[in-house]
Amino acid sequence: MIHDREQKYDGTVPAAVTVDLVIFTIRDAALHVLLIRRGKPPFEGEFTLPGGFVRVGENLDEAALRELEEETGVDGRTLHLEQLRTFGDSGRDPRCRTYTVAYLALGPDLPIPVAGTDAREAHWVPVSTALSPTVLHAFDHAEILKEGLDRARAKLEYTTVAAAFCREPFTLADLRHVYEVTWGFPLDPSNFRRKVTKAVDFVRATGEFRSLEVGRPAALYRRGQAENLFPPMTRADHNS
Amino acid sequence: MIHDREQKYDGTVPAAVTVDLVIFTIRDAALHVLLIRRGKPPFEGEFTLPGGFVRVGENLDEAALRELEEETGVDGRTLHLEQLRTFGDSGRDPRCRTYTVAYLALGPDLPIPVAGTDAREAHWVPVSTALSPTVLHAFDHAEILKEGLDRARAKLEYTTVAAAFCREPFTLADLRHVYEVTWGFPLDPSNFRRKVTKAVDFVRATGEFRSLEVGRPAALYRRGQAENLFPPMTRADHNS
DNA sequence: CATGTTTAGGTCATTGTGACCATAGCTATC
DNA sequence: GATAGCTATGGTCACAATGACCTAAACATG
Repeated sequence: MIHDREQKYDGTVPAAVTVDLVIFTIRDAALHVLLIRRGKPPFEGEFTLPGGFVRVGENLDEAALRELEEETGVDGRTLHLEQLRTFGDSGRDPRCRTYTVAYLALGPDLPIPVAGTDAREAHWVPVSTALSPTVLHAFDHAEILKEGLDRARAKLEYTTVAAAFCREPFTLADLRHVYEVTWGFPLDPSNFRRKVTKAVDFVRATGEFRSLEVGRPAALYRRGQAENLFPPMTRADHNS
Repeated sequence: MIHDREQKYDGTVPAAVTVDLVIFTIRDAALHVLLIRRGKPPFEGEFTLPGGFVRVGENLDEAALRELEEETGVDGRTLHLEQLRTFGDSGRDPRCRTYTVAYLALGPDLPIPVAGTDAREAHWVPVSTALSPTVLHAFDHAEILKEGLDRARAKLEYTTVAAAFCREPFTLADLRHVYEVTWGFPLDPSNFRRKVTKAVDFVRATGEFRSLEVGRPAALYRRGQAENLFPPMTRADHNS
């Protein structure tokens, strides 16, 4: 099938391909990322992004889904999953040329990750902690995490992925918290409500309500069909 | 360096990695994409996206730049180049598992591609032609092209990449033509001018003018420093 | 029943937008 | 040299969207 290329395999070496995942969720009013911590020497205590090799006969998306389910024990089809970028600097691994296809996954407060074997444990780590230069050592994982965070923040503006963080049914306050926690600054509840409900098919009212311990009951919503958000949610004044 | 993964190379096969480029430019008031046509049998006359294998010790971006320069004879550093997505379906190539990292390149009306050898020729093909199902046969190249087009169209909205299509210095009409040709519908010249000049550092006036054969001379501009466009250019009413 | 808390919804001045219109400044032609 | 034709530039105006507020509704608690 590679029929009209001059190059064949000359000049290339076999390469190994992995997928790495940046899995975000919201816990305790903070954005968290799933990291894998090695429990035994060598490299005890070091964190990496979850990931692994793509297997024979497996698509990239399938590999990402499999890793996602292995690490979180959750059905990946209920999450938002998209490709971030492929990192392939020569020199990432001395033994073999390796590429990693980075994925971004967004989901509602996920179950505690499956109990780790004694060799590796999955942990939800606050993103602010994970970004600290002392936490992520491996490869270019810090860079991947930063890019995933930038992508997630940007996509909240002009797409409806924010709803992927919310378990259905959800309140508008739940949805607003997604924006506030991801962007790091508060939004006006009233103006937020106006934008979300006026946007075309971002959310759909269920007609039901949720009574928390305090305050007026909140109307419950489900995700709409729209993928793009128009008009977009702006964060221009707080752009960093 | 792959130190905290359970999997080693078990269950994986060596893979070959290529880069493929979607190179857009504007010629004769239409969006064109660079395609490679095979001049000799077998597969004579078939078109593919330009691309090739990543070489030893070469970054992905470097490989994309090299292919870009090989096919167009242009200094790739003057173009906008960004990664699109990695395509890696098993079964793309029966001989060996192959992945292709697709890149999107945007540039001003580029020189006629380098004269092809008798085996392969580079051609500027109108995108409307290239999207026709009879043109692109190889692999998933039609899908890659479509995704590149979608990405380019979307990025015109909220980034300043449109200016990458314009050779400096350019007029606001030049810039507007980029939007019109890429999006496929006309924009009001007056409102376009207002948005572009009010946006923060999208373009900078040079103080000079260009006299075409007809009409009032147009002020000349250069690209500003801004990467994101605020407020964004909207195309909501024409969304397809 | 008063108070606190959260949701729901309204007001209003300001800004951005889309659809126009008018003028400026050039070339080509009569 | 006047005029027509053309494009660039700038302005108007009604309307929509936005941000900063404010008020009321609907619950729980003491």
